[in-house]
Amino acid sequence: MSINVLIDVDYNPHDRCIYLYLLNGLIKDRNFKPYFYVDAPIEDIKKYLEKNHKELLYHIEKLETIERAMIDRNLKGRNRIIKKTLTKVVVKYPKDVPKLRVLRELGEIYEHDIPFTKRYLIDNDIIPMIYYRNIEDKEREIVGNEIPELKAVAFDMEVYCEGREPVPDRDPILMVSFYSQGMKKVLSYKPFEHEYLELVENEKELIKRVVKILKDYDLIYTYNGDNFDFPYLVKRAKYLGVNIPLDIRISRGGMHLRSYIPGKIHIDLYPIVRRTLNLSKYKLEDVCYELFGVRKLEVGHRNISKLWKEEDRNLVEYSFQDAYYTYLVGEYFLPLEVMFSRIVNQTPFEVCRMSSSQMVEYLLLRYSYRKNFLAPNRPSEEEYKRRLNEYYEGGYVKEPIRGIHENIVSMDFRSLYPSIIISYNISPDTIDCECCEGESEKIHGHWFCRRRRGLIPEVLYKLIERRKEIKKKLKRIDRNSSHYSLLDYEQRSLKVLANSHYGYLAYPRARWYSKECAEVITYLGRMFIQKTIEEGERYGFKVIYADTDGLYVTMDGIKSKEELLERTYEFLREINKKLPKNMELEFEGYYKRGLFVTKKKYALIDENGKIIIKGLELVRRDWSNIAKKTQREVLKALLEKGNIKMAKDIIINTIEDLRKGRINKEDLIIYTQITKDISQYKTTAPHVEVAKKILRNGGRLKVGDVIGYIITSGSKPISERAELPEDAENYDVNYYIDNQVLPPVIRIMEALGISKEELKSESRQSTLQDFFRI
DNA sequence: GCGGACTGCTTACCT
DNA sequence: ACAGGTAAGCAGTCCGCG
Repeated sequence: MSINVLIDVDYNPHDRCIYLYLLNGLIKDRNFKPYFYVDAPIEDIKKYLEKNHKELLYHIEKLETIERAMIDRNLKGRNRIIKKTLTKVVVKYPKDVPKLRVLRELGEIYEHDIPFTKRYLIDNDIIPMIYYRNIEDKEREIVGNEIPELKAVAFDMEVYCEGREPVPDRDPILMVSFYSQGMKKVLSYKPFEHEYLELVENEKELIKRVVKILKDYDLIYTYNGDNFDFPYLVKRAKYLGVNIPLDIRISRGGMHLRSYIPGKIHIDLYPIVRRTLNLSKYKLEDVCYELFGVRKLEVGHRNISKLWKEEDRNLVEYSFQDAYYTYLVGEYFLPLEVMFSRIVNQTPFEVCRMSSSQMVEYLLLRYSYRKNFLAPNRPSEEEYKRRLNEYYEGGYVKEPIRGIHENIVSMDFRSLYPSIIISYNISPDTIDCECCEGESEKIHGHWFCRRRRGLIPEVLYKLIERRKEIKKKLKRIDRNSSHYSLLDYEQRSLKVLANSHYGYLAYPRARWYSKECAEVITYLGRMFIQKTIEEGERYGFKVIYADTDGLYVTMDGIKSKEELLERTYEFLREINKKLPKNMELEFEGYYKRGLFVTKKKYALIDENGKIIIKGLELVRRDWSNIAKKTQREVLKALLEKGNIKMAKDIIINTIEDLRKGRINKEDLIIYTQITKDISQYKTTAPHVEVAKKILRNGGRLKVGDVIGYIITSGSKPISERAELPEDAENYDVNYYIDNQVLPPVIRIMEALGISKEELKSESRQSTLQDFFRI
């Protein structure tokens, strides 16, 4: 009995076949060949190639006439499913597909841009990252849902750099650290005093040793290894003339690099962290603090060379910690990525580098293949630009009743958009179908097929049903068991994927793009939330606020929390009776008090004193810490104690501290992301000016980097006074008082009906009770 | 020439 | 490099005033 796991798929160019890398072993599949479709008869293709591209004939394995279902749109905009006859062009090698795209001269070509290994996983029934019995058989059988026990290692490199960006043909690799279960190691060719240090002779030996260690592992975690560690290692090895006995493939994927090692899973945590966490900065230190609350040893790139020269053991410790924490972050994210890999049916290496829209697309490609549908082509650049200019209306947001409210209940629609898609069968292949015209109800100018379930509703239904099953199971089992956490990861990944489908439909680069579908979905969403608000008001609720799929309500004259909840549940029963199947309005939470400032900006406190904050400055990274801290404390005073005097005192004390210079530099930094190439900016803005300064001084800067700066004193525009924290020798007291600390707290106080002027005369002792007579 | 009102660009949040 | 809705800051321009 053999139990095994598929961890990677690669096309081996020497062997000219698919390699299925298993946890233990390798399967070669010589039978699967690359292919695509052409809308032209076999004979025409043959004639055309004979005449124009004789050399390409050799690359063709075979030509086959096949039928695929596709959507046919007539001049009146009605759609129907037709059986399209196409030629399947099967070629010898993956590289032949791009060459044979010349056949588009004869007719539309389809599915010509699906990478071969991905194609393999779409067409074949084998799931990565799951234990199989008899994996090599067609009758392979899944055994358990555990995360495969892979030999995992984290690695990190330190490189010499003198202020500027390190260059491979100048700056050497100094040390390389590893962490794995049972291995703590820092390689270097300088003798540091440290227990984990392994001394090697020189840099060449260091590189050889690194590769030798990496070869032993299935799973490699890095932090920015795609763009830095691996490319640098490879370039440096080349420069030094070291032969690396490991196939490290660096390729370009859009703006970024990818570092792939066949048969291994390289997980670069940096892109995952960027996608998943919302932080001010994304250094490993910041991630550690966010995830584990641990303050990791920080050195700063500019000091590495100094510590190296001084043979400071702290460099070894720092380097080791990089590997160690990379490993921990890796363990943290692995299960979720494994679940994505299984659901999307692509390798973990690929899935880790996919955006949610790409995952949706591969999921759809698989279903469409199974149903014998032809996948729509990706849009041309012109089509993409046309789509970019298409606008439509989104969710409904109700203007909140500003101020403090007590006894608040929130309710929301469980997965509003997915449930609308399923309930109304909204899909590019069901919209405005010929077969149901006049029969199927017209919604916002469109109707949807009643005879056949659409691709997207079908995929969503499967995802949601699977998630329901899991949630049912979760209720029955012990929260602390490993089984529980596995299922929890699975249901989380299912939720992410289900929620990405609506956005995908409106994404201009999507194959299954349909602005019309997206438009109907939001239309129905607006209808449901507005109807719910109306019904709620009719029922006796005061609707404080609503946004897209949820609402906050109170009820005047209510005596207790229990009474409110009772009324809420009764309301929910009534509403849910009227809603379509698959749709449900749910109780979300009870809050003893809440402060609503504007649309998208409010704060709530529950019975346990837990404070929830949405949209306010204090949850935004582009406000200084001092401004955020002050707002948080003011809010706390108001929500917990209802004490306005206390709030005023906090503000006055902060201003005093700012005037007296009693503020940490850290607390003055404002973080702003660079979202495009510096030359693309049309206006002068503080973060852009600082970015220009960094570039002028030979610094490295990428799109997506977050810049921190402090506003220094002077009378010129703010942009000209923004300095990097390390360069800032003073700060503009008045700017921090008038433009940072005060506006956020004033907005809160004004929501309570306290004017700026009143705030300034802080003498009167007062509480919220005075204002609202609670 | 001055200062407030307004606009466009930009960011980061909410759902 | 999934969507639209939203608040808000900064820089620059407009506009009325006199």
